[in-house]
Amino acid sequence: MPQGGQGDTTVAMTIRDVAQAAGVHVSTVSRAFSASHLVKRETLDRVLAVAAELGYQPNETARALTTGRTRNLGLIVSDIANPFYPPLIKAAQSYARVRGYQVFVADTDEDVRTEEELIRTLARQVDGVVLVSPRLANDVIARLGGDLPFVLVNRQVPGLSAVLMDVAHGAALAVEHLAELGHGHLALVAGPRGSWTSAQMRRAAGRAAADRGIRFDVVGPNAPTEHGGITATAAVLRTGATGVIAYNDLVAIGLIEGLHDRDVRVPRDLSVVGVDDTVAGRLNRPRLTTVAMPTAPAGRTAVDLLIQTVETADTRPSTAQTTLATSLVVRDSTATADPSAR
Amino acid sequence: MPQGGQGDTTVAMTIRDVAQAAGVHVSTVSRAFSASHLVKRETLDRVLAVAAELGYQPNETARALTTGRTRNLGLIVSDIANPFYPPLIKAAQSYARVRGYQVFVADTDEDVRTEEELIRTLARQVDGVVLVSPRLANDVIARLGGDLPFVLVNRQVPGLSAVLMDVAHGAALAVEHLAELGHGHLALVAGPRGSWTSAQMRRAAGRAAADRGIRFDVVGPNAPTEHGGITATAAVLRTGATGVIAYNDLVAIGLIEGLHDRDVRVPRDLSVVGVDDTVAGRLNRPRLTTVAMPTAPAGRTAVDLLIQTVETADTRPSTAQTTLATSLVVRDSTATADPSAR
DNA sequence: TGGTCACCTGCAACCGGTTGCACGGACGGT
DNA sequence: ACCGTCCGTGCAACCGGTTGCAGGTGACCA
Repeated sequence: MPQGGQGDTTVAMTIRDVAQAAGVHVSTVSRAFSASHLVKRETLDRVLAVAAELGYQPNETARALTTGRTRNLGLIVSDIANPFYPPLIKAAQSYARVRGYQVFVADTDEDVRTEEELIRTLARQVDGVVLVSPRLANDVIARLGGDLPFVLVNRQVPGLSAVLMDVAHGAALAVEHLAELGHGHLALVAGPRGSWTSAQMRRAAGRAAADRGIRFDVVGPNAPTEHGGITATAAVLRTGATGVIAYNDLVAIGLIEGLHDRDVRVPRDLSVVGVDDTVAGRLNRPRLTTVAMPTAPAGRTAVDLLIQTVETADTRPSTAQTTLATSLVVRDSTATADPSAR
Repeated sequence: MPQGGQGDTTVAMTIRDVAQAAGVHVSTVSRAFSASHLVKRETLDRVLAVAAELGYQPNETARALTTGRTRNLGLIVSDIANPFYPPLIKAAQSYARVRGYQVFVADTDEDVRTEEELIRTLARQVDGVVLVSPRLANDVIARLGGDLPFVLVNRQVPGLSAVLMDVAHGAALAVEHLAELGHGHLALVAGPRGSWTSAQMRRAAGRAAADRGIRFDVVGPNAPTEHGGITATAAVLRTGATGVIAYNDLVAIGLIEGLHDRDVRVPRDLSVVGVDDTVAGRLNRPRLTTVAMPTAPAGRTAVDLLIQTVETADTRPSTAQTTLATSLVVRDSTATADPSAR
């Protein structure tokens, strides 16, 4: 049975097939696809028509070999299943596609060695990499960044581009919110060691508390998971704080669960603020008051920055920094400091 | 300042650099990396040593051009941010990496046209594609599958490999569970049109209910989201059912929210069973009784099957089918049928 | 001593595009 | 009529590997 429809790429067409069919040299076909302004209008139309009829599609691999650009990007996160990431991944991926790039998503499993290995592996097949909240040391990142365009998200390393979310401001908003509710003693449930975000939160929240003469304790470091929140419960209670800011929604949820098991009610006995504004926080009962992080815009912006860096083949890595705004979403996990308590 | 460490790939080494440094022909270096059994032990050691010293890494793109195999896979899902997918993506990605493959993750945004376009785009740069719960029509999938190895997840198309989750059994378990709780009238909140999973559930639950002489209604189709659950609320109440099985956890959660707004309490007034066992269901209050889906194993298995198909270059697409078991996780959203009600 | 064979390695074509360079013709200016 | 320019196209080298084929060497056997 003969192959029916035109455009059916059952057997791959090459540039030479098109050239022959259109009666031009291969270089003309090549130009028609990658530098069409160099081809006379009339020739261009004919070549494209023939190509379409033959179902020709340029071979990306061959193209990548000569140009040295793969039109692939890497996106490295610590844990795909952490609800903070999917919106970012989704936005990054879909925006990249609009710009004609594909993205490899990779997961470090919260492991620093895996992170480095992943970067090295990916380095050979992508034009650039977005690193979200990397845990590697500054100098390691900087060194790897010498070989390949990087854009960091939620991490600052001198000389590298970054997209930052204004967690400092978010943390300050959280403190302000709790202060207005009358809480005179706050605690921060910190994130994992090496987390830039956690360090930012700590500094900003500490300062905001100090400005108001509010006592401020830090508990941690903790794993950035529900379990991390549960295990921090005892230490949180020991501080005596009545208002708590957690590293992220998951930790906040774990903490609330831990508190629940000890018959400490949220928000009646204790107010808890999360960070990230994930689905998890919206679904939790009580619905979580949280600092909303612009994850989707961050994914989009990071890819935008990366493509820009890649396409302007400046040897010097562009070192643009973008900071995206955060905001506070007040829901049901915070309330006025328990008047009957003290 | 001279470049320090050996192994630093500041300037890319090629196979010819290695050949020259090791005093052998390029083909020998090539064999050392891709068919080492063809090279004398002594020569092999020397070549590898020189390569290591020079920091040589084979260029995947060049390799792909001649071999025709990219060692890249595609993974297409309808919505990365749907909590059903991240565990599957994570497992697929990490397993692929173990096998020496990278994976492109792409998101169709629940749109059929995007789905097809995505497959066509990806087709040119991957060795095979995993399609999770595709919404395309059978014949379209079959046709596209002629050009490229496919593995389907939660979808059956004659002649294509698939990894299925036993939702039929899961749905039956849910019915059984509700029946044992004394519910005599059940409703299914169906998923989106074209969903294989939804069709399976409907059939299996309907049969299980019939077997027990239980009345069974279907509401839908609905969007597979929280919002879909909310909008289905009125219709669910209209059926008069006291036990409900929702298409997935998100729909279940939305439904519970919708019921809550109408002062119908779960599980006191109505029992709800979700499907998927996502984080969302675990975090929801009441904690969701749900059918656990083996998402991570499915991701791993699909990739395994796909790689197997790809590496045994059988022209005929292997047509293996694997069905993974599901189970019921009983939590707090189901209870005995309200005795005071009727 | 000659022949067979297995094992290594080199040679060169090839994968499917891209791109610097050269060439021919059309056009405009003097 | 002559020259300089610009435009469009062809030519061929090249990107970095892979692989079929051939030749050389040494071992083993008769």
